[in-house]
Amino acid sequence: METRIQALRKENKVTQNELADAVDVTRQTIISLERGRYKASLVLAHKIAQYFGLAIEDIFVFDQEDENI
Amino acid sequence: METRIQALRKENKVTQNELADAVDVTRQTIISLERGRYKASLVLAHKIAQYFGLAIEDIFVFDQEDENI
DNA sequence: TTATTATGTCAAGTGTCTTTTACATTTATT
DNA sequence: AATAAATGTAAAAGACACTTGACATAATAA
Repeated sequence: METRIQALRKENKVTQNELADAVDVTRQTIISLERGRYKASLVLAHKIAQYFGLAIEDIFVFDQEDENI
Repeated sequence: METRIQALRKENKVTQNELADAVDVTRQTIISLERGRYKASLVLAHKIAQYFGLAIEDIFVFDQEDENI
């Protein structure tokens, strides 16, 4: 799974701290998502999507390797 | 968070086993999601949405209580 | 009524998401 | 060049998603 979080953040000139605060997680969580260390929970994905005014699928791009949970 | 999984399953006359097999989890997982014991992971939510030909937000309905992760 | 199918509970175990804390590096500003 | 802001790493701990296995009940069919 790929995410467009970092790209969207830069397009909108938002820092990791600002996004983290907005969706109520720590900055570490944002870093980990952007660096692909792990995948967001459903609720967090929803909050991030809401923050950017997009649908979850517009930000989190699923690929073949997501056959595994 | 509420889910429309059970409703969609019945509309489409799909059993828990069939859905579980289709999205590659155990039946217990489907039961737990339907009964609200826990929330799906992002990838599982995506697979279920794909299975029903809908967007994640059409199946998983987020509410105020989802302020917490 | 008996057998089968579908749905449900419970509990223990594994792995992953998220937090916290502390520190390092890069980029921008002055 | 020095300071601050933004981004990064690492590791431990807690919470939650998912599995497995065993068994119980409800609904449907033979």
